[in-house]
Amino acid sequence: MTGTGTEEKSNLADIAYVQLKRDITEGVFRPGDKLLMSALRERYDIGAGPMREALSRLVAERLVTAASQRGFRVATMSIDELRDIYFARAQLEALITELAVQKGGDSWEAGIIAAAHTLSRVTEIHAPEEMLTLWDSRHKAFHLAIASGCGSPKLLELRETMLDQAERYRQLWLREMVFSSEALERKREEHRVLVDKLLSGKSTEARQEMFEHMMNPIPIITEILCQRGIR
Amino acid sequence: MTGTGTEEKSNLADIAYVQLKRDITEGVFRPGDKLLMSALRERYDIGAGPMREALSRLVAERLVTAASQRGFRVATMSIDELRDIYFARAQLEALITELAVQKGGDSWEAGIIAAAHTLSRVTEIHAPEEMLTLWDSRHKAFHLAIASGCGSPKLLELRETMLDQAERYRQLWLREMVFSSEALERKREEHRVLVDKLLSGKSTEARQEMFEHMMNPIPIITEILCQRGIR
DNA sequence: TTTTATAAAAATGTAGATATTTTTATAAAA
DNA sequence: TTTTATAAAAATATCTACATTTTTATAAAA
Repeated sequence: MTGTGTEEKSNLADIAYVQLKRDITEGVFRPGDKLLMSALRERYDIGAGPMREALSRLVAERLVTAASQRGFRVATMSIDELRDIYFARAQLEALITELAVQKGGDSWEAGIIAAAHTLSRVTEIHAPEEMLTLWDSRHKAFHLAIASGCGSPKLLELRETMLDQAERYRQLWLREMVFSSEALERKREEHRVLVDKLLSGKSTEARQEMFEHMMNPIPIITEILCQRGIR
Repeated sequence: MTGTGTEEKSNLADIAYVQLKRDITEGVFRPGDKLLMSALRERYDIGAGPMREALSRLVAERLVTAASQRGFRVATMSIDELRDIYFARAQLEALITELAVQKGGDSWEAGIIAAAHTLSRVTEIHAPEEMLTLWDSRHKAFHLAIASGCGSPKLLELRETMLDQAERYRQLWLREMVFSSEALERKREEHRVLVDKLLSGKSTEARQEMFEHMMNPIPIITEILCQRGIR
């Protein structure tokens, strides 16, 4: 065997699951779209069995809805759902942050500082789309560095499921954000303040700061949704 | 059409999902057991396709683990996982409780008082097994009445997933609890205190009370797991 | 023992059969 | 004409049976 030892064999259902999930969050399939079996089978070059497996998993993750004998649809989006997802996510992230600060630890702090630095180095030297993906992945890494200090795998798992559910809304926000220097600068400042609170050890304040940071995108996303006629 | 209007047709995968989930939480299939395709197909009288669908959903819910080309197993149990699940669940339930108290509302309060009363009326007049199921369902209803006041469907959804994951551990605790008059009385008292805090409107205190209430079962369950040689 | 070869068991996938829903066409009633 | 109801046709979802691939168990050879 070559490679790293983390070789994970995967079956067709796994592959289709990953691809369809990406296609949904990237908007190839739009909210409410019917996910026609024949179309999916053609697109992912796969039989109906594995395809249904992939769909079932996405139903469990709330990205797809199923109606028995009537097939599958991309889960719809709405402003109500945006608010609920972002609120729940902010509460959860704030809780996790408070726990992480209380637990502290040198390597946790070091991880945050490193991630914050890496993030701050993403500037306009990159091509637009490249810049977007890079900022996004480093921003995610930054927040994960903070959350990972909470010490509870299950809480991190819950956090991950909320992240998945927020992803389609987040992508809308991301494009507004990354292509506006002022917005980027504002975020940079927010992150500075956040890191200060985290390292100060004041867990309650850090919690509050994180909550607000997580709620900030809601108005911008609401705006975009309205423009697209989603209510 | 007859019936209530909530007629939900379901396909074979749905049926197998519900039955297998029950069989796992009730211990028909034990932690770590191989879930042999041929055995499952025979038991639920179903083809491999729908069976795999049901299994996939349970994998997403963490009750089953999958290894590609090597089939499925019942997720193992451990004291570490017990601690993590109960901690995460307690934190989440405490958070939800705090929000519910802040949001308040007359019908929310009324719902709690009603549920508490109904629960307190489950006494030894029932046959043992009947008593167990009755107390369990009313206890769940009581806690749901509290949580439902938080106003966030997504937080309630997260709560539900944690409940599912805790269920196998909870069942162990339930038998110890329900068949001991002292333990039952202690719980009754805990609930009284909890309701007091909830209705007093002191959200921070209510939160703390709920956290402790949720953490209480851990030592008892740890004991039982040790007796069964699970570490 | 360790390795290699072989056979049995099991998981996974496809194709086609079956059942259900949706659409379309047609006719009756308003 | 417009609406409503009905029936046939098409599209679609679902399921099973069988074929293929992979893993595991067993035994022979080094």
